[in-house]
Amino acid sequence: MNEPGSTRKRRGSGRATIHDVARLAEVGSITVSRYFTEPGRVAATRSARIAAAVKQLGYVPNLMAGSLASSHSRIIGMVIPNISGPIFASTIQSFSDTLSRHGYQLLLASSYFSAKQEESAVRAFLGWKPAALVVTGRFHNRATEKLLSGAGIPVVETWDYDPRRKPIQVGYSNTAVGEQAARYLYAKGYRRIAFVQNSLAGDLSAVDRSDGYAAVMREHGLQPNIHVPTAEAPFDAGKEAIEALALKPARRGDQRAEAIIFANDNLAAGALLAGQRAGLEIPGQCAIVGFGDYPFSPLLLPSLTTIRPPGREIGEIAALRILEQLGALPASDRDTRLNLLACELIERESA
Amino acid sequence: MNEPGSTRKRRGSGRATIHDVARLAEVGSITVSRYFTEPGRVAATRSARIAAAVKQLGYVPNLMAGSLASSHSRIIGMVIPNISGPIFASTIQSFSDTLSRHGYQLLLASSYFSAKQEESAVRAFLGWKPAALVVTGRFHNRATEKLLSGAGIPVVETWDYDPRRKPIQVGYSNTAVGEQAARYLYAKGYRRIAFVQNSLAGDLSAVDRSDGYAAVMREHGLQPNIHVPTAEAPFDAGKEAIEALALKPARRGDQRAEAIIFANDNLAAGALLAGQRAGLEIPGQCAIVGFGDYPFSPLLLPSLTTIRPPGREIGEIAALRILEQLGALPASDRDTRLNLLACELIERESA
DNA sequence: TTGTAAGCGTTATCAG
DNA sequence: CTGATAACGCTTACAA
Repeated sequence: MNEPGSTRKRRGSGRATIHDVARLAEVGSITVSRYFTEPGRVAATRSARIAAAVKQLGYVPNLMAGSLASSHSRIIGMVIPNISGPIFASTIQSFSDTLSRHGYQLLLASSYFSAKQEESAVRAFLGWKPAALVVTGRFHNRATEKLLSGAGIPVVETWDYDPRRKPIQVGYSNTAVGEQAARYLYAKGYRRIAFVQNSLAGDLSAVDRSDGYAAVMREHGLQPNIHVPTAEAPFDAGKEAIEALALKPARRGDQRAEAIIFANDNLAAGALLAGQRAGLEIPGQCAIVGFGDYPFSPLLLPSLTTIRPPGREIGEIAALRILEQLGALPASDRDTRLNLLACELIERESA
Repeated sequence: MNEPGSTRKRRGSGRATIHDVARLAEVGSITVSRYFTEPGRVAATRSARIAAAVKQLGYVPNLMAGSLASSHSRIIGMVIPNISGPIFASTIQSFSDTLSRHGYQLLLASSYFSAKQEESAVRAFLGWKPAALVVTGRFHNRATEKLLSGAGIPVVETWDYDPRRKPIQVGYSNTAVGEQAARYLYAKGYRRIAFVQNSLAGDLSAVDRSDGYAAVMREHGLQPNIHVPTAEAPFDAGKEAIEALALKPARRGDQRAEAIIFANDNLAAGALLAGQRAGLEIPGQCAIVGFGDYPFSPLLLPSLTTIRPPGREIGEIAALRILEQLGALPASDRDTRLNLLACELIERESA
């Protein structure tokens, strides 16, 4: 007998399928499929009947079944070091928004700057047969590299741009950022300029920035001075650094730094507060430059001079590049911005 | 002849399937399936052969096909007002981390406090047949309510807790937060206490907070004074509010506020800076309480007294509740915390 | 423009 | 413990 709605099948979710809609609308199942994918190719009379049936049944197309049949999913995976930090949130936001505007969904996971966690996130994503994958930075372990290159889908690396690499990259050059900060301070007349690393070892982008800084120093015949704090909490690390560099240089012969570039604004903020508490005049006795332009940076006293990475743009452009690769972008929406973006130095009071 | 690897099929992604693995390992396909889902039920000899074949072929199980067949996906959708604000990021982070620890993936979308966008996000998620759905707040439009209740999957509402509602909720009471702030100031001796709303109309949780504030005021025979700023940018709105309430009360008869509760720390920070610039003594002439405990709040001068919502806990507990509902949580991992969480008042310098 | 048949890659079912 | 078979809900390929 198998009357719709009266028989109970053994498997399945129990929800309306394309066949239920077809039966109710008295059309073939494939016509219902076309109604969703190529509405223009379904006659108006049938469209109306289908629409009514869809509404009556509360039918929602099963995208998993669709993806399986067509081997095209509209899911895009993104691995980001962390979601809750001040840095990457705007990238996730703009990436997700741009995707959903085009009917794609974001699958998200975080790596905490760990190559191992990145690998397992990528591995987990791959099972969902995503249409594309986005990772952060250009440093991955071999297993991840292999997974990414073997996946046969577009892969975009964000937040880092190295002209020597082949994958699509959307980001900026951290080396250039380090240079930018150093040149800025040099032009202001500072000579004893130090750089404070992130105590978080996995943050290799900060190492690139210190490389850029060191290159500029040597270019001017100056000695680079890179300090690696031991404290884990960023505010504490910043405090430790400014004490070592500007308040009480430890080793004999060391001269106090006139200016310090910090790997990020958290470190810089910790240093700023500690410096003030110790009576250090900023920028008079020691200028400070951060990186990140975190929300609090303009609110500090003195407000923090820092370099602002284009987080929102990265997310948006990465999404557009992927959509282009997937052929999902109408020609009118094409975006002509470059993938190599610039960071803006925000001049405030601290340097 | 159809030899594996030599023939080109007409459909499919071209990647290794469970059948390829089965053929290479000389076992039935279903045994390969069991190897992944119930490893204990596959004999050791075969397990070894399967493992080798999996490795050789670089086989990754297609989770879409698996979900379709079993009608169980390991995807969980979350709709959050915004990703990049300081508020929700830690919830997303802890939610995602807890899920992935248990083999589930996070599908994310943002609503920007718009009921319409929330609806379309939920609708889009539903097509992926998620195992569960998380939404923010208890305010949804009728269509969303219908989608959620008709989905037949666990739904958790976060960031809000109203004992009168049936769905699982993990959050705190915004009314209680408003009361908490008002009582704190009252206990400190303040009487002319004002409340500044969020200029963002969709943020109904802020309205709950002002309700709580108003209740406490009336309880003490005091007149509530709720100010709704017109400026859109939060810092500007805060500035506008403190000018109206504490610097130059506009209407005749108005007395200056001795203390102001702000709907969030952004508003409070804007007010703090504007007040200082105008020579207002804080908290001497006007005390300020915020909400959110944003990262910059301890760094302001004076540092901001505020109420800290349990963002990280919300995400973690919501994930655990879902996993419990799905039967995916070993009894040992059961979590006994309540779903109604408390907010902590962080006493700093501004009040 | 519409329909039929045959998959997509996996798991539920049931029989060994 | 293992396997054959038939779904899962949809789309491709091809025919009408």
